Amino acid sequence: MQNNNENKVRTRFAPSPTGYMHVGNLRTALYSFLLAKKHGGTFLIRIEDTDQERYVEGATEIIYKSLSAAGIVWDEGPGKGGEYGPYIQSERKGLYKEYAEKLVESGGAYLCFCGKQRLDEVRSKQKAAGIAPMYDGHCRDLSRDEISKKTAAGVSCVIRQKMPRAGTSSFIDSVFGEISVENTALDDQILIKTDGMPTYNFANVIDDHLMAITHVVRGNEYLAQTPKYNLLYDSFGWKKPEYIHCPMIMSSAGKVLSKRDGSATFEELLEQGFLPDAVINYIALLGWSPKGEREIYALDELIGEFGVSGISKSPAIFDIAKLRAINGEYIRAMDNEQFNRTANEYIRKTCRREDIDMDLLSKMLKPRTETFAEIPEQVDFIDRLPDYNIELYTHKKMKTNSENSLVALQAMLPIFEKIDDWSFDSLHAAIFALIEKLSVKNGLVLWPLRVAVSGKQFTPGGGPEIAALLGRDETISRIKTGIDKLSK
RNA sequence: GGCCCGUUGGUCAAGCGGUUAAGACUCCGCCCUUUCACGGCGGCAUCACGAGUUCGAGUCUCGUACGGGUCACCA
Repeated sequence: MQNNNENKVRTRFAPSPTGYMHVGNLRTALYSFLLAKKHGGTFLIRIEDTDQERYVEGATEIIYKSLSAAGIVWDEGPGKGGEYGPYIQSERKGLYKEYAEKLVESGGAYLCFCGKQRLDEVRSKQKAAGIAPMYDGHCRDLSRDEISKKTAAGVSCVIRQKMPRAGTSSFIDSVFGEISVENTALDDQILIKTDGMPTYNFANVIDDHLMAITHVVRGNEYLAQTPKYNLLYDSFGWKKPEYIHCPMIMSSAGKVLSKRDGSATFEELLEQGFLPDAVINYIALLGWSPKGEREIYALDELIGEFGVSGISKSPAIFDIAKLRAINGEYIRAMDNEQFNRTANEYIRKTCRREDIDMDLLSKMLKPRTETFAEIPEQVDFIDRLPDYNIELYTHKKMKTNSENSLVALQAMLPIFEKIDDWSFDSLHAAIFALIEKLSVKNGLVLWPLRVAVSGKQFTPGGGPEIAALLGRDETISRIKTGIDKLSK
């Protein structure tokens, strides 16, 4: 009989709770998720919190919230359960030491009693000599007697991995190809710390194995470390996972994108008015490219398209301009009701008038919005006419200036005063009738109108729309203000 | 510094030995139009450098330069 579990793809996202969701991490989570789902496999979350000094309040919640907002659902993980739990490393504490001890017995690791002071000395000597700082193997070959003596004396110790002293280790990464390193370059890294907690390097391997992870998706910074992990797998006689290392995401300065860059975290991006789906869509494309020319993909479409072969090797620069463009596409694709609902919240930040036709305003705003955050500025002229300069009336292309603008405003004032049905349609009709009567170019009337009613050069929609939005009294009052300003 | 990795326009990128070297964003021009935007059309701009392999190299090999990563009782 065939065991289906044997071939089932299992991936994980293993963040440490830092207190924010970096876009690089989000992308790693995304790729990991996509890979699992692409193959009908399982995606799980494991929290790597072995460093007790770095505990951040509420940090795990941020991870869950971000992932959920992004639409990335995990099949197993904290709070969700699964047969491979617990999924928080601090809750698995006891388990790692056992494995480390097994390794000590089999000769793959050893107890080290060196104190911080000695280690520092060794390191600085090595540095001074210009060689790579590494553990010097002081405790590597202690006799049983020496070990029991120290243990009896209560000298605290760590467990270190015993690296081979010759040969090379290599493996095939699914993105980067063959990677090999000299074993002599491998440090006898610490597996279990003095406090009994495992280091990341150890816990990560143990858990990946215990949780039956088949594909490890992670950042490129682990590429050169992977041979060390593989040596661990070998010492235990475990099957190694497939490795998929992703290129890093850089800031525009060409440095690795860090929290200091602003908009480097998912939360910040959402605060700036970006849609979660658009962010996911954009970061999916940062370092991976689909087969065709399409670039707008919903998450479930991404699952279908995703493939490890499309992941690139070179680092990518995070380009907020491109994100904005994609976000704009998502906004334009929203249905009106949904757009209105979200837009209202932002409109209300600077426009509090209750008698505004919100549907009309939303309709005007939708094709002009790249991020919701820019809406408040677009509608800030509605509540109160800005104190504008009459130079705005001069527009080269429209062939307007202060003089002919004054004439236009004076001509439209009585017409507006006579309009009973104050709607866009009748306003539009009235204005175009005037244009025809004066037999001038459209802009000669429309431009002064826009400036008079908005006090701005760029507005969402033209004069008639704005007039309809503002209502009769406000519009007429603003036209009079314009006439005053121009008459001086 | 040792080791590992990378390098196609300003940015994301396609490309798998023979292409006029796709496409998208940005920028510019034109059209549409009531400004801006949307939409449409068009344009600027790229194989880091040097050798080698080959009839032929962005594609393969080596070197150089530049960039990044990594060398913790952090993850």
